[in-house]
Amino acid sequence: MQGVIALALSHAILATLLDGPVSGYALMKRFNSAIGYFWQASHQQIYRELATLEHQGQVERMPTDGQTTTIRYALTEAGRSALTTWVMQPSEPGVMREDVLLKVRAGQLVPPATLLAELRHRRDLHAKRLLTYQELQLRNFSDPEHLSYEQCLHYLPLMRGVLFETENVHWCEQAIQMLENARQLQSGP
Amino acid sequence: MQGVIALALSHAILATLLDGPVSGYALMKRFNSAIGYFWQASHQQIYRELATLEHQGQVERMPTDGQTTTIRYALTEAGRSALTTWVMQPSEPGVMREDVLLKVRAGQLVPPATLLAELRHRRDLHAKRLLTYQELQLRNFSDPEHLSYEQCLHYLPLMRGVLFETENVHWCEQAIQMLENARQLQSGP
DNA sequence: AGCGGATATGCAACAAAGTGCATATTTACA
DNA sequence: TGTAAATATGCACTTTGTTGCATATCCGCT
Repeated sequence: MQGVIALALSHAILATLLDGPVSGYALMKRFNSAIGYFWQASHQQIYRELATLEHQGQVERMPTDGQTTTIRYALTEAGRSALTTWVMQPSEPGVMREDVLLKVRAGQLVPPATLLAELRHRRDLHAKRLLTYQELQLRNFSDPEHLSYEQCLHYLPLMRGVLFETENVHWCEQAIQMLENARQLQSGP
Repeated sequence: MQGVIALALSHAILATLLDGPVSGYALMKRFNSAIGYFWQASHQQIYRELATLEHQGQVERMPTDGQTTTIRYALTEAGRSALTTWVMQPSEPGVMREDVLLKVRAGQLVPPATLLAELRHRRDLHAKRLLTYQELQLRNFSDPEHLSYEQCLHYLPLMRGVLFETENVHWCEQAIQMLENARQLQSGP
């Protein structure tokens, strides 16, 4: 959005490393499950980015245990300060880029049944994601009324994910109903 | 997300051309205002994409009026059918990629006041966007209870935008309150 | 001992998206 | 009549993301 400091995957990686050293693989797992509600990346991207970050001195390899071949990366002071700089920087919100909205907008091109099938498919998918996030929420934050400041920092992004998927399900249901309704009124009597 | 047919900007352009021929500049304007709630693109991206689409025979230049230098593009049959194919194709939802969520997660690095300032800034921004969308909604759909099928196709994506920004405002407010609360409890006695 | 699946890492090529720079015309208005 | 803002178009470069490929280890099961 703005020209100064953008990037993002690198920041997502650095931020995740705040919780302690991890391997590229573990990072990938987290990105595609735990924090997948606001960031995703393939393992290839992550390994490439880790290599770049290491080259820039923002992360470093931990001494291996001798046992495994797993490479664990840790934040360096430079990485920590780069991340801090980025967090301080005010920034603009991005856009949602949901192709289903585009499909609905171009929906005149396909039979209503096709569009409705897609919407039902989406609804189920979002419902499934919602369930996953809600389980995470329950498991990790059993008492959301009494969280410390630091706990809030972890709770709030997850909460955003829950809200987002709740909305998605809700919108899909509304869309299905409106379209079915309008179709019946037009084709009907 | 999936390997078959992805792309997206091209489809957003083709879909917009369904409403009639437009210039690249007008397309840019629409992307960054009217339908900005689900897609955005810079003029450079749009001109490049239009050139590609023209090369592929999916759009064509309209005869100029002789008066202006403005180039207006129209959908061709090939473009229409390419778009149809894409709309038919089932697809997976993407991820939200909100950097403010990342910033909150890494919020331990900055003073609470900084984080709270950013959240208030975001709240105001989202409130402003919300207002824009709501005005669009009022102006274009005065009676949302009685829309034709085709009108629904335009109404529903806008409605998604309204819901999204409503959520954003709501989440920001909750976040501000939770963080302020937790901070007071911890710093106080 | 062999097999399959999860863990773990990485390169190379390519496609898509974003940023910076450059420029010409038109329109309103002071 | 100058000038500033909006309209209008585009190239070149850089960064990000995707896809296909290649490999090696570890763990549990049979």
